[in-house]
Amino acid sequence: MNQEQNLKIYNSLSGKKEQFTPITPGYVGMYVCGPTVYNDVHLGNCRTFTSFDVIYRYLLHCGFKVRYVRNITDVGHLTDDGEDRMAKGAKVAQLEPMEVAQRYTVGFHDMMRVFNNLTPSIEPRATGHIPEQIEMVQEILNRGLAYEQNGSVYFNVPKFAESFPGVYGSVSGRVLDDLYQETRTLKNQDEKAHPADFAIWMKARPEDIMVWKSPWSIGFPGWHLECSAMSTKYLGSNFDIHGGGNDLKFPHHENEIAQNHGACGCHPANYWLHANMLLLNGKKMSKSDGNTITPVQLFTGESSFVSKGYSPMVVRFFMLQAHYRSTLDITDEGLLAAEKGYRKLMEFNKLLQSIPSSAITATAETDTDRAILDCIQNAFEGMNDDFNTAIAIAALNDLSSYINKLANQQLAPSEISPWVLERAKVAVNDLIANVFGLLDDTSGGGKEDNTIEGLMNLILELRASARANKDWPTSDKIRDALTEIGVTVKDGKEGASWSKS
RNA sequence: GGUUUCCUGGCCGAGCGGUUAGGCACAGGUCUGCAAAACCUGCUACAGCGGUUCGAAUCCGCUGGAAACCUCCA
Repeated sequence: MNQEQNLKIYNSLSGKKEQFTPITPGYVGMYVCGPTVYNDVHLGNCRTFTSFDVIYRYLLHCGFKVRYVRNITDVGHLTDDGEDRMAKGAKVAQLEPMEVAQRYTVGFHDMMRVFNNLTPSIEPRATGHIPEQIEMVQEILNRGLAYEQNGSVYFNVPKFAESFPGVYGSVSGRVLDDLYQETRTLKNQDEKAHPADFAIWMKARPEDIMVWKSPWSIGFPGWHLECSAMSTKYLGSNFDIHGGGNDLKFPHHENEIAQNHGACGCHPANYWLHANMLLLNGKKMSKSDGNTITPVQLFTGESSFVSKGYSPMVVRFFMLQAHYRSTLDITDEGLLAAEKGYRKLMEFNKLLQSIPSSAITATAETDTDRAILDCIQNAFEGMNDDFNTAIAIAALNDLSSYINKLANQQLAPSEISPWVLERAKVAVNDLIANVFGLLDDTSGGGKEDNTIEGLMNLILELRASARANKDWPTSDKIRDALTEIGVTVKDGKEGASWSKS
C-alpha cells in the first residue's frame, strides 16, 4: 500500500491542509528548529520534538527516504555574568561557553533517548557553521537587502517587502503595516534604519564571550541566521518540510524565510509545520513564575503539580492523545488517564502478537474481519490526515475490543480469518512501536531479563498448584506480596499472567 | 494596545455541514474461590445569543472567557 499518495499536511503558509507532494519523489528533506543548549531541556521542548519525531517516523513508515535535520543552537546571547574574570585567575576556573553547551547538549540527547525519539539524520551546531553564516550575510548584502551600521549588519525589512511582495508575514499571518507600528523600543533601535529590521550580524560588546571575526566586525551571527544557513547547506535552498514550535513563527521563522529569500531568491521550504505548546495549568510553562515542571520531576513525581511519577512512555502517550497542532494542558488527572490507556494499549498489543493464526478458523471473510480491517484503515487514515495520532489511537482501541473478546472466548475463533489476524498484528505493531515510538515498559521481565522471567514462571507455577488444591491463603499471599512489589497477577482462563505496574 | 488562536459531557481530548470519536472516572451487570483484567449496559456534551442552511459542535455575526505571539523561548 502506498500511503504517501494520501498524506495531507497542514501548512502554516496557506493555513490549510494540503496534499503532500515531495520535491523529489520518494525523498523528503525536513528541517526542525532544535533547542538552545544553555539550559536544561524543558518539557515543552520534549513535546515539540516528540511531535516531529512521530512525523518523521510516519514519513519513514510511508516509505520515504527522509533526511531529518535538527540543529543545536550553541551560539547566542551568552554574556559574561559580570563576575570579575581577573579574580578567577586561571582559565580553567572560568566557565567556557562550549563547556556549557556541551553539558546541556548531552542532557538534551539523554532526554530525547528517554522519550524514545529517533536521532535526526544530521544534527548541526550553529558554532560549526559560522563561515556559512558569514557567507550568507554577504550574499544578503550583495543583493542590497541589508546594510551595515557600526560593524553590525541589519536586514532591511521594508526593502525586502518591496522586492518580494507578500512574503514577509506569510507564516505568522502578520501584516507589515501593523508590524511597523507595533514594534516596541528595543536595544540598538537607534542603529536600525527601521524598527522592523533585525540584526544578521552583531558587533560584539565587551561582555560578549562567544565571538568570531567577520568582514564587518568581531561579533556573532544574528539570532535567526543559523537555521537559514544550515538548512540551505544540508537540504538545499528549497526543501520539503520545515518544522518548529508555534512560538517560533514570529519573528524567527518569518526572518528565516526573509533571509533565505535574501540570499537565494527563493522560498526555503514548501510546508511549514508548527507544533503547539504544552501548557501547565492552562498557561505556557515558564521558569520565572514557577509554572513549570521538569521532565525529571514528572518521572519521579517530585513536584506539587503531580500526585506521582509517570514513566516517559506514559508521558509520550499522553502527548500523542492530542493533535500536535493543539495546545495540550498537562494535568495530573490527564496523566493518570493516559497511564491507564497506555497500559491497556500495550497489553492489547502483547495479547494480539501472542495469538497464533492457527488458533483462529474462519475460512471466508466475516463481519468481524471487515470491522477489524476498518479499524486498521481508520488508524492509517487518521495518520494521513495531518498526523492525527488521536484518531489512530482511537481506532486501535476499537480494534482491541475484538481481540480481547477473542481471548476471553466471547468471540468465536471462527469469526476471524487468519490473514486478517496477521494483517492486524503487523499494522498494530507498526503503529505502536514504529510510528508512535511507544516502548512497552509494562512488560514484566522483558527478553533481556531471563532471570526474572524464570523466577516469575516458578512462582506462578507454585501458586497454580496451590490454587489447584484450593489453598486460597497461599495463593492470595503470593499475589498480595507480588502486588506490594509492583507486580500485578492476573488469573485468566488460560492460567495466570503478570505485569509490572 | 495590536495580531492570531481557542472555548466540546465529571476530567483529558478527536471532530473541518448529516457518524457512537476514543481514553479516564462513575453506576449496574457477566466471568472469577476472591481480586485484577477483559467483556456488556448506562452516563451523550459542544461558552452565550442571533443568523445562513432541509440540516451546524462544525459556516457567519455579536457578547463573554482563555491562551499564544508582538521581546531569547519548543
